[in-house]
Amino acid sequence: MLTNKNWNCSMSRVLDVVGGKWRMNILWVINKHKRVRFNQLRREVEGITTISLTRGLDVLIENQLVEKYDFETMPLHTEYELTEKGKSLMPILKDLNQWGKEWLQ
Amino acid sequence: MLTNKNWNCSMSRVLDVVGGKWRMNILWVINKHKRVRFNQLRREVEGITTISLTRGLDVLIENQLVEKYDFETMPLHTEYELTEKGKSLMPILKDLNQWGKEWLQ
DNA sequence: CAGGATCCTACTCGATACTG
DNA sequence: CAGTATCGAGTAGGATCCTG
Repeated sequence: MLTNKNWNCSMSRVLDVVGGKWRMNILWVINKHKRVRFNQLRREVEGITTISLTRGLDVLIENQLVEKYDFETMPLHTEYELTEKGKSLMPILKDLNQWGKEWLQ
Repeated sequence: MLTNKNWNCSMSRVLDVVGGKWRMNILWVINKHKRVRFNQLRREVEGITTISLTRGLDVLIENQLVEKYDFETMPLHTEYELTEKGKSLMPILKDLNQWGKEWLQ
């Protein structure tokens, strides 16, 4: 998405990872549940489609903010959970959210 | 850009305002200088073009994170400065930047 | 000096339909 | 249940040239 090499702060990379339309919200909902399944996630991230959820999860997993657990059962069963890296971002997201409430209508 | 109405947290709106490719960086550099002129800003936000800088500033001014001061002299002279709203976001940006340094290569 | 005007590309996001 | 495949639209961002 962004990728700005010669930059003294690492904000671009942060936005590469969590700057998408849904990604912070996905993290938010996963965190609320600790562990959550795909369709439950889709229901709680309001307005998201399966494909956007899949793509958001892919980026978050690639960057190791989220871990996926597959159960080899039928019907399929998967669960998503925050990694330590993902959890470490939550306080900041909380602050950001709080800032939005205070300063944006 | 985003705009997600039925959402219990206001993160979408936050990203509407500061989620662009350059906007956080622009805030960052303005904050460093307190007050800064257009071309100096362009030099210090590495890689940005005039049009991207203009567009980024427009959004930030619209949302009152940045204030613009025009001097009616020739040659033209403008200065940009953070508002209280803009300043209030800086600690969070700092945290986000710090998080990026710790967790993203 | 501080932008505006134009034109263009690339990528994100979405709708719909289908599958192991 | 948990996705994939395909196609299409909208928009952020960029290149280049021009101006009060």
